[in-house]
Amino acid sequence: MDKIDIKQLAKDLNLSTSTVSRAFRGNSDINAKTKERILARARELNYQPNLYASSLRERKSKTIAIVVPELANNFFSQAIRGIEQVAREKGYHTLIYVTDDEYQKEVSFIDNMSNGRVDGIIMSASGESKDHNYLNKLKKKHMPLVFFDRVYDDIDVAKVTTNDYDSSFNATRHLIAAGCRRIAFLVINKSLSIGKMRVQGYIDALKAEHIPFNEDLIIDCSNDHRKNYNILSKVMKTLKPDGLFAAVERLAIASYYVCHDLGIAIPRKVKIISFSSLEIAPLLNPSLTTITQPALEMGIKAAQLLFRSLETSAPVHDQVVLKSKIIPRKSTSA
Amino acid sequence: MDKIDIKQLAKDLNLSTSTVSRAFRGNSDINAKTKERILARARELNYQPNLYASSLRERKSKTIAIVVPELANNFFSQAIRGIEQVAREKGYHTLIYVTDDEYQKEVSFIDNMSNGRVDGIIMSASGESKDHNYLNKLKKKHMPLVFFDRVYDDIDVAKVTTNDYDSSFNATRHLIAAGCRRIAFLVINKSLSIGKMRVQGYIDALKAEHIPFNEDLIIDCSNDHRKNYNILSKVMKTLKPDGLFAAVERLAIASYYVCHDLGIAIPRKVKIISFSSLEIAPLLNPSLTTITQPALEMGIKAAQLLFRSLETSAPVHDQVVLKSKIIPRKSTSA
DNA sequence: TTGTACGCGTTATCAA
DNA sequence: TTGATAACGCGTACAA
Repeated sequence: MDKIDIKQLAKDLNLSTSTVSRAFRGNSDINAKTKERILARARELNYQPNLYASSLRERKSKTIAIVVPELANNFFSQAIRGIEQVAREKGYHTLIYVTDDEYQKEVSFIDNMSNGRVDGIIMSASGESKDHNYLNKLKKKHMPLVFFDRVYDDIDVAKVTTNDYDSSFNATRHLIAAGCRRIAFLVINKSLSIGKMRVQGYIDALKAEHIPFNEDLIIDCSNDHRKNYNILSKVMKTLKPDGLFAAVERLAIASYYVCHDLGIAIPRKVKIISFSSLEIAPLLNPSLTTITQPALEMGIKAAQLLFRSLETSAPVHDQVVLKSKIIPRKSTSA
Repeated sequence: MDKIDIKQLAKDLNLSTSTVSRAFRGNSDINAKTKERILARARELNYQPNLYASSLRERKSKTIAIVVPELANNFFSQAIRGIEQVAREKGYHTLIYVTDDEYQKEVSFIDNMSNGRVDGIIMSASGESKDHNYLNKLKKKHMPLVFFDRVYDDIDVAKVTTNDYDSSFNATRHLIAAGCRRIAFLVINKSLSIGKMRVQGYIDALKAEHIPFNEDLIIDCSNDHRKNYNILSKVMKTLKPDGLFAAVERLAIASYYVCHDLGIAIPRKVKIISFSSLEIAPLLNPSLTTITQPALEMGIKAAQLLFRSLETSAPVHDQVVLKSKIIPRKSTSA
């Protein structure tokens, strides 16, 4: 009763393996009754076609990869949910890869996918915009790739992003309207596409509001909480900004810790706004004003693009831009 | 330059496929220089052995499944990190499945894994303790399974849990010491093993402290935020507890929302403690007292048990119990 | 140390 | 409608 394969099942039923196989494939002609009989017996014996044999034979895995920088983050977990939803409908499985924001892991994951493990990849980038040769290999192998949120500009594939420039512009004006004049912009990777857009929106909003732009107020942070804590402590003590604009959720969190510890009152002394999908933003002390991205929709859209490529066997190059929403809360109240 | 297989590579090198194959397998005898030559050329041509062919041939996938109820949760994302860490060391890949706390999805995932897709499964259960026949099938197929945190008592496999009873007992005493006399216990699934343990710790602590136990104060909640919000609103208005003990993080979050909206001051009017791995518990308003589980270690331990089973080809039945830690914060200050 | 040949479990093609 | 057979790409006896 151990491992049962198609041959044993066929013998048990006095049928050929081809007939049995047909019972499991939707299309081929097969007598409805024999099909019933086969499937019934298969259930009894707990038979399922071996995935690896099928994939080998059909030259596809019915599996897609999702590559994200981190998991413990509402934005990504919602996006993943959206992707999985679509994949499930299409009968595909999903493989999740977490890079922990390490570029090297991203490279290694992608390299390990070219062996046919997956039929396509949906990714939010982790790295610096450096050497993307590992991604070009994918194209050679006709492995479709779709980016969402964090993209590499120099890679010509389908991308799903949000209107980062506009959001950033509006968020900056929101701070200014709340009375801020000395706004620090906290960013992790200025050079990554998403960082660039967000910085530019900030700079242009300052200009539009006739507030002089000060290069020193663009604060380069890291992915390490400890380092960020130190960087931001110094910023608060020496630069004394009256507004903080976090390009990434974790920088808002770090700012909260610093302000709590230094006894800097939010929003009285400093106002904070952040790109964030944090569900419990309303419960923070004080509640955090966020620019929230439509994470679920982004995931769904990205998956749809990937499947269009998979189904047409043709590359897809759509650039989809969805809209984020600013949700004002106490951290920026005047 | 499209898809390249072992034959083409072999021809290119004037070698046989077996020799090429050997270059990629650790063990077999092969001349060091030819191996070098093969690997070098493989890199050039971007060749990688086809996963499905290998798996079919070797009858294993070098992949394990991780099944969790949810992703947007620090506990699970840390546990996953632990599991992946171990898996990576062993050269295994991980497949993450999210059930959204739906028992049916769990069943369907597991059923879909028996086809050789994975070599083993690490799971935190989603369901009610009902029909576990789908799990018994795994045993028949010699597919090892390890539970962590949320387990089914009636399934005899390796399990990694925390000292839930003790933690619950101590947490209840913590509330009592802070002055609570009317403590509501919020739970999602009383019948699931983990719920039972936590409830019992609560009940026994009341007894030990000579506080009468009131059945009505055990509040059965759901996985739906909206429903929980309504349930808890009613609880706060009618039962007027002075302490809330949340068996699960999301119930603490829901409680916060309710108290904020009803203007019930925490901790003055009601004190709250919760099982939770929330990283930003200190930033909540007020900061949340938590019972925090060693999520990463649990993941690592679970993975180690699974690999022991995989490596020895024998079932493993260890019951590992790790310790949680109570971290007092403002939500329970006297 | 290398090569030959078979089989892993499926499915598609073709013939019956 | 069903059955026989070849092939998917690889790894390993076995022979050389």
